Amino acid sequence: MKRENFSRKRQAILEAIRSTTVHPTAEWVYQAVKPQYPDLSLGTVYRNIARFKEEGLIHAIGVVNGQERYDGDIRPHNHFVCSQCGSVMDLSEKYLSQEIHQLLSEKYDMLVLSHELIFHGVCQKCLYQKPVSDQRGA
Amino acid sequence: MKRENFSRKRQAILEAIRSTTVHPTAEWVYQAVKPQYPDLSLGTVYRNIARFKEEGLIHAIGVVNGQERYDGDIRPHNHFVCSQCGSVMDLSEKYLSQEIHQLLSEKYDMLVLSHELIFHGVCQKCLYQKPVSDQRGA
DNA sequence: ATAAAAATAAGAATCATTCCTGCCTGTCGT
DNA sequence: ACGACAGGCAGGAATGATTCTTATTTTTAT
Repeated sequence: MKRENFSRKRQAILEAIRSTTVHPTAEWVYQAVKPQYPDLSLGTVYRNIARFKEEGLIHAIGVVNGQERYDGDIRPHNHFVCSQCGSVMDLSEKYLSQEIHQLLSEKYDMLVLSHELIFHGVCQKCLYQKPVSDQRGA
Repeated sequence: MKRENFSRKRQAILEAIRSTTVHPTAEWVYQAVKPQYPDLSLGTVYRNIARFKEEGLIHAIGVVNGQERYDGDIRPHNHFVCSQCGSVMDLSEKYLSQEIHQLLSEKYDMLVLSHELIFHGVCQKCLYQKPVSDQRGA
């Protein structure tokens, strides 16, 4: 084979992101890979994440509490974000097919390439942790 | 009447956000209100935006190029974000009804309160500004 | 093995946002 | 009108995530 194109650290960073469903922050990835490579630098994490994004190997989900969240699962799916604890959860339900992109592109004469659907609310854990009056009553 | 509850500057900030469809940043609002109130402080803009958000008078759309974007139109609607110039555009199409929140809440035993649907791509302006090979061919 | 190219560590720099402090304004009771 | 008070504000410092810079180390090709 011609070349690896992946340094050890880069590979470890990608695998760390792929190995979890927590939709990690850069800091999380840094802490996750650090034990294996104690001289890892946070800059390296950011730099490689940027590359992975460009190459389409990972997706950026959005900013939660000031920190960008990433997802190693690039299959189309939607997300739920807990407004209380900031956890991000995958939702398997398919609500919109990719065909919409083409339809919108034509209707507005522009180029629609992707979409993201994010639900907000309070996750199961937060809901039961501190019983709140009649939140669910509504 | 008891009290205004709205200082002049606060009112001006809210009106600035409501008066436009550009989905402004805090800085944009600051620049927009400054001419009328030259001693306006950026901190005041941020403080009032935070209050408006809490009170539900405006919505935060998300972070584009590192800056949060706000929307004075709180009626449910979706958005398109140009990956090239960062402009945000309203889409009137209704793809998901609010009923989904209840369905998801029950299915996952959590509290789903809202959702946001954002399309990404290249806006009309950017598309024609610099003719790009066969982007639309796909 | 060696030289060129790519990747990295470390820390400085950037930049949006938040926090802090003292000042100012309008309000209310007297 | 007067004094006391609460809320709102300017200005600047502080914060914190992300990006940039530079010298060094690792990888790759020869």
